[in-house]
Amino acid sequence: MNDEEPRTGAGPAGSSDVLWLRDAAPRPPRRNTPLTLERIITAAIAELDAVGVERLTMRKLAERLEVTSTALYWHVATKEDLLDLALDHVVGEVPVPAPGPEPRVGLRTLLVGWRAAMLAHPWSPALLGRPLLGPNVLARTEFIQAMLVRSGLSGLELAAATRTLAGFVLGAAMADATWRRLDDPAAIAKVRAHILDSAERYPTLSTSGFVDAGWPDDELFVFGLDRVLDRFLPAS
Amino acid sequence: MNDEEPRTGAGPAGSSDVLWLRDAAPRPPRRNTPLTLERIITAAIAELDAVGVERLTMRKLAERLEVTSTALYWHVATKEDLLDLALDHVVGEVPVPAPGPEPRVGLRTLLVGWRAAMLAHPWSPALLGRPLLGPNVLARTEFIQAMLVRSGLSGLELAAATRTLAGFVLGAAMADATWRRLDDPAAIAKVRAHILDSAERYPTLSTSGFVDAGWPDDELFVFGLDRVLDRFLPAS
DNA sequence: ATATTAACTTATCACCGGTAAGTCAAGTGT
DNA sequence: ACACTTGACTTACCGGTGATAAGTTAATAT
Repeated sequence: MNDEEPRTGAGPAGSSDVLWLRDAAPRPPRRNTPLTLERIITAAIAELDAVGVERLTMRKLAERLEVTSTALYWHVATKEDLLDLALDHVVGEVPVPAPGPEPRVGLRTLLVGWRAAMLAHPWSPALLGRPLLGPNVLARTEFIQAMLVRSGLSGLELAAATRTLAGFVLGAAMADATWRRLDDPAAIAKVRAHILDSAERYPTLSTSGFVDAGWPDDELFVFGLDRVLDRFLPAS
Repeated sequence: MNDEEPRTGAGPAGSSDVLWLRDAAPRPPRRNTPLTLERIITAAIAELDAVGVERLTMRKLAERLEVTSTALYWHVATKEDLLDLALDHVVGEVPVPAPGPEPRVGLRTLLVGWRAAMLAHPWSPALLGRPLLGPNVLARTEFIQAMLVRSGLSGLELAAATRTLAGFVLGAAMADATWRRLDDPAAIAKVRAHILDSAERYPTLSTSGFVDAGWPDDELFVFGLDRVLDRFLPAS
């Protein structure tokens, strides 16, 4: 950006390169609100909400925090780490229900909330390809498995139920987020038109409806979730 | 790369800049196997299998094809498009079962194969955040819904079953791929140690086992899948 | 034989994540 | 009160990335 006569040192050392010609240092006051990992994560989530995961850059994020991009690297090792932190933070927005008398109710509440939190930040499901091992994720996983154990599951059933529920919720969140991001009605119409256009190749999709068949995805999710819970939790 | 005396024009016009000093043109023979979208996609998948989605660059891919990176842009508009094509190609590896007498069997076969194909290319589940609208995906979605319709589902049940099954399969594939990519036993041991270390925070996880509890994920997947199918398909 | 066009190439851009090294305010020990 | 350390930044810069512009040629159509 600055193409002229690069200074040898660094810092705001005045206007001249030579010591004797420099003007008295107009010290810029120290930052009143120092950078924090927490502040960075919050700003990152805001930036992600605004521009999406593809367009998040450390420079833009630093600009939002009124800092240089390299300052971020004091608090965070790499951009990937920051994304991990942001994802776990989103999961942290999911309230963990108080353990009630009926484990299924708490389970359902948590899973519905989990999906809702991810959909509130539509970029987050796309990050699910990375290991979910943050403290917030672990706390919620603990709750899920505790409810399953309290429902009487163990061994293979317990392991499979955990995996199935987690996979279902995260998969649904991902699919719904993708679908919503594609909210351009023209695009959806184009997909539908293409399916109807080659109806001989998609006989079922073209008649039974593919893209929304009229049901909101929230409804489809809880409908499916209840069925899955039906099959895994013994009637009590 | 070439730091010296950049030529004004382009092309392999000899060693000198001046016309009169150029040596007789040693014409490089034309490429025997011309680039094709198909070849690019195949090479991209090979490259993705080799280095993962994070380290795929158009230059490395071009190098693999013995072409310059810009040549790729003649066949493909953008890197994103290429990723979409690669993902759909992977889904295309899933064999669509012949429609047999029992729809549930075909459904099960397809879904098991779908997950297997994605796990064969561990980078693919991470791309599931983008719209699944390629021809191969649509053909398999058509099959899924056809089997569900033939099982007697319609309306909300049909829509919910489709979404639930798709979400479950893709979510499971993503989780399993992430887990397998983290195959470093030291890392897994570290996670387990951390959980056991703070056992008061994770009472259930530390006792019931969190990371593998001894069950291979293939087994967990089919176990869960069968349960989900149980609940959605009426006994026939 | 000539004109067109499909399929490349070189050169170059703006930008990105990350590093090295310098700077300074705020402690900290004495 | 004063040197010394260190946490928290800054400037400058690097190699590399996706993508574009413009030049060039082999194959094809006329």
